[in-house]
This record gives sequence, structure tokens and C-alpha cells, in this order.
Amino acid sequence: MELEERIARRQAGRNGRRIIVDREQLSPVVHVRNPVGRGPVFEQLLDAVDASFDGGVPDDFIITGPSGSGKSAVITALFDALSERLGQASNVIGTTTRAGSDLPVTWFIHVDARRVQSSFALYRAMLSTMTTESVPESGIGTDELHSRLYDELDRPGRQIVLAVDHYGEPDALQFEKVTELLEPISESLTLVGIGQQPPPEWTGLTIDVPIYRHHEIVDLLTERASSGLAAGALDHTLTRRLATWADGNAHDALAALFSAAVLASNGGRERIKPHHLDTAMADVPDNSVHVDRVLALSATRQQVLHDLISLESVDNPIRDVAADIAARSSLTAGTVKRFLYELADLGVIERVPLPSNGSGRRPSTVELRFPTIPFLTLSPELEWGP
DNA sequence: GATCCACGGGAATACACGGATG
DNA sequence: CATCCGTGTATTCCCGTGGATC
Repeated sequence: MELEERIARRQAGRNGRRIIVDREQLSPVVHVRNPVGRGPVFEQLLDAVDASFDGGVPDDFIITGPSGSGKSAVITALFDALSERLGQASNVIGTTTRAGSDLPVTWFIHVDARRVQSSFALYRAMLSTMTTESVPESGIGTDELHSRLYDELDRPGRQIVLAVDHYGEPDALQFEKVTELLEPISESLTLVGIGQQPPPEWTGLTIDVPIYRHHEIVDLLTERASSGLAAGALDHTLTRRLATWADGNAHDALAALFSAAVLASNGGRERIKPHHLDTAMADVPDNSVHVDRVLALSATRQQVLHDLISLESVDNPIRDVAADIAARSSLTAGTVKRFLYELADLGVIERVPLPSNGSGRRPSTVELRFPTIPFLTLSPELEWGP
């Protein structure tokens, strides 16, 4: 960050009396350019893609690590940097080449398996990165997209390093599926999988990202707070408390920091108070689902979750919960009920058995498995009042 | 007109319980 | 006593439809 920018932010923080200066810098679903404390991992990653520096095709490899260890942050930062150095951008700048020229190119493409779930979507995502012209969202067949992809690659010196992020999650595109879909171009392709576990029967290179240590989480929080919050809004004691609570999980730490800032802001405060932090941490469940997974759901599912959060009555059977939600939306109770089962299947909410109510199969209710404050704040559908 | 894919209703199936049956 | 059966409910699965895009 430039010095002028830092000064401007501090000034804004004072003048506007706003605690949140830059929401993007604070958001748990946004990755910053330089992840803290990941030097050794970057070295391993650079070794793995070393062949690219000579115009070669590196072997496939995968990146594993527990939730909140910064896998996505690392790959995002790496690919951004590599694209600038070796990717199309640097080759095109300063030349008058148009798309379709024969210059050697290595594309570093990052696809999010949470949002890219079909073969059509995969080809489209890849082509969108590779070409300057826009790629149709529909109206053409999957085969057509596939041959366009093939054509782009079918020139000397052209190759792709494709990162498939979050491949192991339910409802996400599977790594094996990507391998299968891209088999015809595997000669020019390096696949990089990012997930919590290696794909079944994986024997290739695996780079493991360890969880953050306590002081790294402190650094990470301090860094985010310094660029996202007004000066002095978060004191160091609270930062340390938050880091201890997060126990190495950067997602949980950032989700709670974000929530605490939102609460303080909504309360008209200029500093985060201990009770803001308490509420924020309580809003993040144990083994929380990543907020971004929830934000990747379709609009109707998110709407149902909005309504579910706003229901006061808890511990009602799913049938009743569905009826309550249906009453405030245009969906029928049957459909809402199906959505709830579906969301439970994805792990976004959890079914909890209820005591038997007489005859028939035992009912269950549902509990939220993700931080609601970041979801309500970041979901495009609705605004969250103070 | 072709294509993708989200939507949404409802059919099919699984399960829990109590009472009947041998 | 063990097993079967009927009933009511919970849960899963399927597939036609239509909006959006080209």
C-alpha cells in the first residue's frame, strides 16, 4: 500500500468517524496480495512450477491443508504474480498483437470449483481468461466451447497451468472430473488441485500448507486491521485474544474480526469493544463452513438462509421451519423443505434430531453452520440494518 | 432456433413406532 | 418373544419447464 493511501485512510477514519475504512481489506472472502508468513510454501510452489520459466509444462501437483490455512490466498497471490511475469499480459503489453497471434504464452488460470460446476462452465472460465473477446454464457453447445479451447492451445509454445480450487467440497467440481474433461489437452496442461485432502489414489507431488501459528494470525489480523479499520480501532489485547480463540484458522479469525467491526460500526462506535468481539466470535460456529461457500450458493438458497436466520423460533421441526419461510417468500413449503434438506446435505446447515412427537418418524430441526454476520453483510441480496 | 442451467413440484423411498400375528 | 405389518412422517430423487443468452 502506498503511503498516500495510508494517510488518506487515516484521515477518512478521523473525519468521517467511520470505523470501517475499507471493507474489502477486512472481508474474509477477499485475499490480499502478500499473505503473511508463507515464505517456505511459496518456495515449494515455485519449485513445482519451475519448468514454466523455461517454457515447459510442469507436472501436475496438489496443495493440501486444513480449513483456514491460507491455501487459496497462496495460490491466488502466486498466480497473480506469475501471470504478470510469464502470462499473456506481459507479452501483449507494448505490442500490437491481437488475440489469435502465435506468440508463446503460458496462462495461469484459477478456477473456483464452488462456482464452476459443469463442463460448460469450466471451458467457459478457462476461455474467458485466455481470450480477450467475451465468451457466451449460453446459446452455444459445450462441444463448441471445447473445440475453441483446443484451437487456442493448438499452437506452438502455448500452455496452461490450471488451479482448481476447493475441489473436494460437496457440490464442487471434482478433481478427477477436471482431469477427465481436459484429458485431450493434457500435453499442454498442468493441473494444480487445491483441497483439504488429496484426491483418491493421488501419487503425484503434494505440497502441504500448515495451519498458521499464533503470531502469524496476530500479524495477519494486525495487517488487515491497519488497512481496513480506522486507526486505533482494534487494540492489541483484543487482537491477541482473537488470535488465541481462532487457533490457527485464518477464516475464523477474519470472519470474527469483520463481524466485530460491523457490530461496532452499526453501534456507532469508533473502536471495537470486548462485547463486540464476544458476539462476533459466538457467531462463528465450531468447524465453521467458509462464508464464501455460502455466498457461492444460488440466489434462492441464499434467500432461504436469510429467512432462516431471521426466524426467531428455534428448535422447530423442519416442516414448520419450511412453512414459516415459505410464508415470507414466493416459494412453496415443499420446495423450501427440499432446499433445507439440500443445504443440510451440503453441510451449510445441520440437522439436529428432536424428541419424538408421537407417531411417525422422528422430526429434526436445523442449525446454522456458518458465520451469519459476514453472510448477511456480504450477501448481495439484502442490506443488514443496524 | 439452440443452448445451459436454475427452478420447483411431486413421486418414490426410508424410517420410526405401535399393534397384530405366529 | 420375535417378527411382520400398517400408518404416518421424514428424506431423497427425478425430471419437465422456462428464463436468459446468443
